[in-house]
Amino acid sequence: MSVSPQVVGGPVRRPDVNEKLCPSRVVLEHVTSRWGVLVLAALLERSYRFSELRRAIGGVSEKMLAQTLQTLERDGFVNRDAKPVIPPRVDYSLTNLGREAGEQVWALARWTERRLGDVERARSEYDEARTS
Amino acid sequence: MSVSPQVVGGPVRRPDVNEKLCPSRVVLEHVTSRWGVLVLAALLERSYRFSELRRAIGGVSEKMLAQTLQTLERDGFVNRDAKPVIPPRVDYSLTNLGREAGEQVWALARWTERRLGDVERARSEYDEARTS
DNA sequence: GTGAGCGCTAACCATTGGAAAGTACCCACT
DNA sequence: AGTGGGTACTTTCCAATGGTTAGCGCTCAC
Repeated sequence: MSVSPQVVGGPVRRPDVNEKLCPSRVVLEHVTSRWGVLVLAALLERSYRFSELRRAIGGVSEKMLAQTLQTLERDGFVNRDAKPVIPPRVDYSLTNLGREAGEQVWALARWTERRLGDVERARSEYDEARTS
Repeated sequence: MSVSPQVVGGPVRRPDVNEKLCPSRVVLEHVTSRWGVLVLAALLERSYRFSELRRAIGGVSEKMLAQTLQTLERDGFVNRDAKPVIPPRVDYSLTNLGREAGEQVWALARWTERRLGDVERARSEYDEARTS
């Protein structure tokens, strides 16, 4: 017999990223991590093989890509499908959960690209205000 | 006389966060940075003073909060309003640009809190699959 | 047979981030 | 009169994080 959540055990407050020790904070850090954002956004469009993804995302090292993918897989965002062939072939894709995250970071990435001009203008103003 | 953008100068491709050297990537890193996300999300709800914000966001050091706010101010996301009184009083709020970013990271933070249970379940499965 | 590609892992070092203390000023309390 | 606390930071130092490089075991193309 299973019981409904939070009937057993101590008081489990609802997650709050503003609390220092809340586990939701580390999940948020995984999806907003430097490479996590780009991996989720890329996989939203289609699935990729490891080194294909590495070429798609400029500047990732193999170590960081592997690490990022492992973290995202463990969190249930990414599916890893390793075909036992030679040479090895490993396909990465998003789970349903990962797709929800991917949609949001994808939107954020596109927004950033669109607004880059505004940011650069703001920076010029800021810098000029203190060099004079 | 001013000319329209990209008429003068070399070929300026449209921003792409997947390119190693694209400036949009560093902007994305600023908004998705560990403390940047939490600051933008907090300021979306209301404006805050420095140490009030520090208390609201559990675990930020003063150094990192100051640094994050300076970066976000320079990028044009945050307004800094320092009243010349003693003791010092500095209010931080979002610009229009910052509000657009804030809305997205706020949604991401709330989504993460809601989905925490799913992530924890995925992790248990993942971990169990390799300890056995 | 030599070089490239595959998907990683391990070792090493540079950069980043956090903890703690310093700063300069004022107010409230004892 | 002195002690402690609050304001908004900056500086210093050390630990943790991230990046670079090399290695591995295997296969195919040239």
